[in-house]
Amino acid sequence: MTSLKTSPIKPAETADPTSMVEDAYQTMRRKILDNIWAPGYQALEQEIALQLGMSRTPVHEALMRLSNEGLVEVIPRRGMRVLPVSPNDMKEIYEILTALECMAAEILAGRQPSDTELKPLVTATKAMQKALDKDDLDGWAAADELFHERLVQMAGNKMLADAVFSYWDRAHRARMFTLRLRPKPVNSTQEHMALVELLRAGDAPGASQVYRQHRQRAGRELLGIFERFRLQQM
Amino acid sequence: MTSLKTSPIKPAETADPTSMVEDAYQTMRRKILDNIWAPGYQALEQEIALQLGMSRTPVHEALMRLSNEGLVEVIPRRGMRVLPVSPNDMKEIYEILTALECMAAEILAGRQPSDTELKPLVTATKAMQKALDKDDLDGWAAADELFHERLVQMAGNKMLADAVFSYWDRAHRARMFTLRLRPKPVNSTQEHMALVELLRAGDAPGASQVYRQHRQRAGRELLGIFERFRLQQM
DNA sequence: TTTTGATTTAATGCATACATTAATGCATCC
DNA sequence: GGATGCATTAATGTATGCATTAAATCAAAA
Repeated sequence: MTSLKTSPIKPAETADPTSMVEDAYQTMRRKILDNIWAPGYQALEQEIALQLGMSRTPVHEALMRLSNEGLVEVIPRRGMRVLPVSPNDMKEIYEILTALECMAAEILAGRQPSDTELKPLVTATKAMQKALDKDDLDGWAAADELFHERLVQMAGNKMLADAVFSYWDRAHRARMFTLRLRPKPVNSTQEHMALVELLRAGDAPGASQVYRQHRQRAGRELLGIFERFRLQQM
Repeated sequence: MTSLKTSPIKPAETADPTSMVEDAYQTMRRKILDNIWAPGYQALEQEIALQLGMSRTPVHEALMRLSNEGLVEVIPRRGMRVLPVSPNDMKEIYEILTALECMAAEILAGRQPSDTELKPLVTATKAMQKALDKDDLDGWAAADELFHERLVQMAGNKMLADAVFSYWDRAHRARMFTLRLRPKPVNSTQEHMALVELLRAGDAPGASQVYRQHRQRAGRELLGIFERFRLQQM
């Protein structure tokens, strides 16, 4: 009836990149993050399946995953619906990100990373400044994201990194939307540089502290914009 | 081809408790957490479907969910396998839990909870002490878990609470296993009481600090036991 | 005896079929 | 005219079928 084999097993291989579920997942995720499927967008499994040229089965599975990640909601007999992000969602997400990313900074600082290791962070920071000088806000956002991504990865906690990325996804649209509604992030470069210095110095509490203020301010700014524009969701 | 309705939608209802996917998920999750399906246990989708009296489809979906949560691995043509937790996994999990639960404590303290609100925590702490006096380690663990669960919920960040619970699940088996290998947690009661006092006083940094030490010590103890018993996984 | 290669076996991924059930529309009744 | 209830429609949950493809087996050769 059941088999219990204890023989060693080859480690989990990376998800087959050519599976249709993976395809459906990636495609839909991108549509949502890029606001092609805007919050509130609704569609039936069958329609999506047709669009993607596959049957309902892989679409259904991909939708389950997206709904676990909080990007969509599946409503019985109404199809899936792209979930808006409410101000309260943003607050919750930023609290979580603050906690997790501070921990990452702290772990990294505790490891006393070498200059070589820290180089990607410095590079990203320089790219931020360059983009800012050219008034290229999208470029700035990309470089900023890269900085944080590298930092989180360098902490060496895979699960933590995955969690952070997942929450980023949910806040992505709102961040992009508010990019041009925020004051120009003129201080970001020096803040990042300061953080790098603290990491290099191995000052874990300091790095954590700076990161926290960084994230909390970002969260406050975002929430402020929501309020100012009377956004109930986005 | 696609429909875009913007009409208001009734809020997401709680997952149909009688759906077979939910059933399969809950059943398998319990088997894993209770160590009935021990780490390394393998079974085919078809076998499980037979066991649960349903077809492969809902089993497959439930397995996807469990695999997202890190409890099982699905190996093509080998069926699912209950994932062991390695020492490194434990380290990662405890780092995440430390970050998230500290944040919860901090948020809660920042709200200056009333005595009434704090009562469940006090009750749980007393239950811990009572169980300890009777040498009832399982009772102690249950009360301890309740304390932490309530605290995390009281912080009011739903996403954060869900994340914490999910990581707890992954560490559950190891915690249960080491329960009797650890020194008796004689200080736990007063540590929890101290934490409650800091929450009551609205001392956010203090509460966070105490919680952090609490969790970090727990993590260290667990890791120590892994090492002492040469456990490569469990 | 060990290794290699072809053949067979079998488990899953995806497609399709079916059943259940909520929503919609229409007719009837108040 | 409005409301209530029944019939119809249709979308998802679940089951089943089929093709693909990896694993296992077995045979033959070195």
